[in-house]
Amino acid sequence: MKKQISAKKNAHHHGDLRNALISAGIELLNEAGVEGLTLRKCAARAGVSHAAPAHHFRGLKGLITAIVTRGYKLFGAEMNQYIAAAEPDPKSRLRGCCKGYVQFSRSHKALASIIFNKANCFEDEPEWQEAADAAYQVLVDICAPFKHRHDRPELTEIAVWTMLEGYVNFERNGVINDGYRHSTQLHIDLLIDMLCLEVASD
Amino acid sequence: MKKQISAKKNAHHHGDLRNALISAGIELLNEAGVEGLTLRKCAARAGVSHAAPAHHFRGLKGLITAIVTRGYKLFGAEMNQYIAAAEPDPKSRLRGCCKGYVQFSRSHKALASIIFNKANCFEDEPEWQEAADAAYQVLVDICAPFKHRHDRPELTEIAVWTMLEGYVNFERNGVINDGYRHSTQLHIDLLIDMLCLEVASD
DNA sequence: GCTTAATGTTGACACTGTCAAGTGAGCAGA
DNA sequence: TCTGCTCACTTGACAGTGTCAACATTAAGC
Repeated sequence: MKKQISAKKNAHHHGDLRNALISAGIELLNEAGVEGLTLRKCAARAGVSHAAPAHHFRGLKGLITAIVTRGYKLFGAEMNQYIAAAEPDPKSRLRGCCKGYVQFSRSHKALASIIFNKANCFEDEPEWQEAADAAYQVLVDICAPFKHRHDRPELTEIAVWTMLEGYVNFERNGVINDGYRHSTQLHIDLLIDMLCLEVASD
Repeated sequence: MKKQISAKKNAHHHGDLRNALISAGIELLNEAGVEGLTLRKCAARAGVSHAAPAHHFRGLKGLITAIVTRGYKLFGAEMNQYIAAAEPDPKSRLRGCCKGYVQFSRSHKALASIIFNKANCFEDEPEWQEAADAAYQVLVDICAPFKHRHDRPELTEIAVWTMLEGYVNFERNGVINDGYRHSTQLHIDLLIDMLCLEVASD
């Protein structure tokens, strides 16, 4: 009765359960939003029992940390892709970066909504820290060529970052392009342009 | 055995359970964050059984809708208070409004984190819609006196609103004033100033 | 005073994350 | 080859959660 298990190939060793669980989690996020992300559902989708994930992650928070880590990599990749497709001048590259940021938020709604919430993650995971830093560095680099009348150069990064974050938040929650009354064809470019950034002459 | 209930005054009728549940919910949010907000805990704190809230709200989502509704009123009041305390010129009033926005986010962390998420609420609740509109109107009015080199005047509101939302989001998640490296004494004023708003001459 | 609706209670259900204990597969060493 | 051991996974349990149906009590309308 129990010996039939030997017929099945990998009854006990999945092979790459960790990655399978992360992928299952991202699928669930895409399909059912944050509410649909559950340890047990991830396990079921990966074809293992409900307690199997505990051997690979520190509970649900650990799984989310891993999901967000992969999310940061997708996020950085999306921005870099749009930057690469842009004209080589600094302003076009900045526009491309913003486009990638917004595009990522649109195509990964639920993932984008949890990615910046530190409280969801174990901050002591080095891989998470690394991925977050890498994604942020994309923005730092893209803002580096610009100056502003302010004397504090880092304000440019923060202003752009802040505007992007607010923009995608409102878009996700239907405030912009849905509930907002004037907003026919509102693009993030217009908002970024309001910062009056100028390329620093070297 | 059962007749002892008559000794107690209001065994079955709380009197104002609906408001008591909302207050309990806000307390829980302040004490334990979003994770700590639970229908059963609210009921327990209000001194009723776990299923009592169902007679006043459409489930947890309904309770959150009511909490957010009260949150919007606090939010608008906080902005108006700072506006009233500011100098009467448009720029000072705008700075006051932003200060109120940030201050609300700081003193009601968890509440502020859910207030703009439409998905948490029943959008068909008229009281919710009304409170949200009123809070938004504060910002519209405060931005009205300004012009910008852009031809679309509503962009000013969106830019300010967007920046504020991104700013408090990052602050809440520890990106600004905690994780961010350069940010000694970063104020929202500096970011708003980058928008180069000017008072329209009438 | 009777009826009826409003308001709370009780108990159950499915679902969640987490823990403890058990089981099987593969591997290291003799 | 056999023995023991560790890792990966399963099973079963537990306390919480939201929600529902059935019931009890109070308040209100007539």
